[in-house]
Amino acid sequence: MIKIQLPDGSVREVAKGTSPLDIANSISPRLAAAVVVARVRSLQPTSDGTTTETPEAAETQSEEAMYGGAAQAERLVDLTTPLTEDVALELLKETDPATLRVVRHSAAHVMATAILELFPETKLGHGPATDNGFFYDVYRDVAFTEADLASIEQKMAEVVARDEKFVRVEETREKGLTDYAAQGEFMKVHFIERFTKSGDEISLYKNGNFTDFCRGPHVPSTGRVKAFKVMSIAGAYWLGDEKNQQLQRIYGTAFFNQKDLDAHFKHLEEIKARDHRVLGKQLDLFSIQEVAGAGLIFWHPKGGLIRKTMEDWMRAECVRRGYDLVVTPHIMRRELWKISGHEGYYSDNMYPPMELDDAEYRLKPMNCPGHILIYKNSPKSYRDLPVRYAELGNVYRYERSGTMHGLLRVRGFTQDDAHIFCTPDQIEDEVVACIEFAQSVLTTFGFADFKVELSTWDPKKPQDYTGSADHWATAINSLKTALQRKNIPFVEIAGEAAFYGPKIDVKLIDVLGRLWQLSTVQFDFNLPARFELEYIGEDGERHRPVMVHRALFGSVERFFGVLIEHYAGAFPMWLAPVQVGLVPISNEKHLAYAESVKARLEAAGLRVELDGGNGKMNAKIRDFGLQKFPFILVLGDKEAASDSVSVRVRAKGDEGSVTVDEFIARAKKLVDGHAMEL
RNA sequence: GCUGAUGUAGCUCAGUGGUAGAGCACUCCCUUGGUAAGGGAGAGGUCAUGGGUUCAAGCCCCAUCAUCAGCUCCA
Repeated sequence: MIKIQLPDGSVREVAKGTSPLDIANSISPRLAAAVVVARVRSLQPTSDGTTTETPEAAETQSEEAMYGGAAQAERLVDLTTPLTEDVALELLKETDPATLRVVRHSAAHVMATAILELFPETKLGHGPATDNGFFYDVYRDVAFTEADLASIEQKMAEVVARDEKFVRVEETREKGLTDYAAQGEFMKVHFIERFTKSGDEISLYKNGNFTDFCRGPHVPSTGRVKAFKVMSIAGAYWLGDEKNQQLQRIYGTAFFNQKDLDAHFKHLEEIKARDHRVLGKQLDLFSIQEVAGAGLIFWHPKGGLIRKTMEDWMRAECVRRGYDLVVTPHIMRRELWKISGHEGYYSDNMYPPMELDDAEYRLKPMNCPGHILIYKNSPKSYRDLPVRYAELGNVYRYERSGTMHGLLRVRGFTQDDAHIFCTPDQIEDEVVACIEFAQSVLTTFGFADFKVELSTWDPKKPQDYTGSADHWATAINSLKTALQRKNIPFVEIAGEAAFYGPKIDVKLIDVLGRLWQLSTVQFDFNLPARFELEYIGEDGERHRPVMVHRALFGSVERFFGVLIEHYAGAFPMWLAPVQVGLVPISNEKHLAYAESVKARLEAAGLRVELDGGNGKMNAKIRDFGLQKFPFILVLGDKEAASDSVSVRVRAKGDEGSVTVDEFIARAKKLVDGHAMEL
């Protein structure tokens, strides 16, 4: 007999080998019908902490795994799994979020079943659940077409209708290998060889005639995959390495019911409606022009105005926080990039040299060497430190052709870049100040949440980095200490550092819960050495300063793109390029009054647009509304007679009339306070 | 860079080998109105670019450029 502890604390004694489904049935048949999988936690001290890795576990890192999820003592199992020891048992129904990944993983099996029935020559890679659905990587000589996807989806419906049971089978590794080899399933052979070792039993899941090497768990039968959709197809490299064969990755999504699936599509539409590329066009904020080249941004007047507002704020904030503003050239002699190490470590991302007179020049991909030259231009005393140089610097980086994406990934961009030169004992304070500054950027622009990553080097690949192991350890340690001092939780990621030092990346979370990489604080002991930077210490001796690189918007372009999506184009007052739209009810009678109101608002520093066209006021209101102006003021006889304006507030509607002065006071308060709401 | 798709008027899109289309936007005319589309007329296109096939190409073929979905790589 074994003991089963249920979530309410009650304990049942059952025969060894009893399954979670048996227990569910013993509680109530309705529970048994509703339950999807079981979560068990051993109540016995485990002697072996071994876990079996599967392709799924190894190759798709869930958010939870990346950001420190629950302890791994818990695991999900099939309802039919015989229980063999004392466990705490939870029977998870469809309403439990954890079951969504299970049904999606099962949906991937259903899709693989359908694909093999329609296209038996296809070879299978792996098919995990993802945050938004699932995919299956497959190999086939011929590309799948849109029509193929539709027929796969149809066939999946048949597999679901057949309601085939998912059955877990264990067999020897050797049998699995020979069977798969015989079928030419070279990728499955690879996975078994990679994730299991000789002597292991491997687990397979069967439904109908389909068998897949898989750790599970799965829903009880294919009929439980009730709402699904085959979404799209794309290439994916075998084992994620671009030197390898490319596979066809078929994406789908699945839910327990049609309602959730519909909601998912609604969410996708919402994301699309917020797409900064779409809004950038609709609101006439920026463009990218084929004739000028990919990844190069044209800021239109309205986008430019928002940018100016962002930059003005940033510059003022830098000055307030003790930075000096500098400006450095866009092209500099190749020699400089050799000294800095960019020639060696960063060439792939740089535009090739251009020859001028007898020298070669390169476009700058970073601002640091320029700032270093300013530092170096005059001797520095310890009394001068920390020296903080800030610049909104335009940099150009070569990005491969398929990687560009609106404002978020471009070839020319502006970094709100700063370099802090300081003594080793000033580092921590400076890093802490940078983090505080970054937090203030996020809150000012209306982001509530963020995640922090500490990117360190990969000690196995020292050739990718400059500097000694000792230096790296010290640098990583100071960043860690700074984070700990601020009590900021972070995850450490090896191999993600810049070539010259480790970095703290702040990933902000937008209103839809998406993560964006923006702010970065990087530690650097290498460039000071390469440029032989010095300061005279209290002791009269020469010392080497250390350097902190930091960008808070990261890239002005990217930050702007994220802002557009975050606000869905409805900018808060202080950022809105046009803050007030004026609508005269009748041009003949009210245009003069509207023009006088416009003059007064503009004199108060507000950005105003007047629609003096001969359309109807309803149309004018609609046009301004689509432009997402914060306020629309309607001006007619009543207003003209009482020196007032009828106020229509974005997303709220008509709020009635106030005097012009009252409106100006309200508007200015919103602007000055950087208010998010109207 | 790789895989697949796409590129037609300012925007969103229809047009599968035989004289380039619609809606919105734009210009003009009528209308002068009370909180999200008043009516009419007009103008606007080397069908991404360059080759090719064909009596004939927006449409078929090849190349290039750009965009999109991913992969890979990154702020």
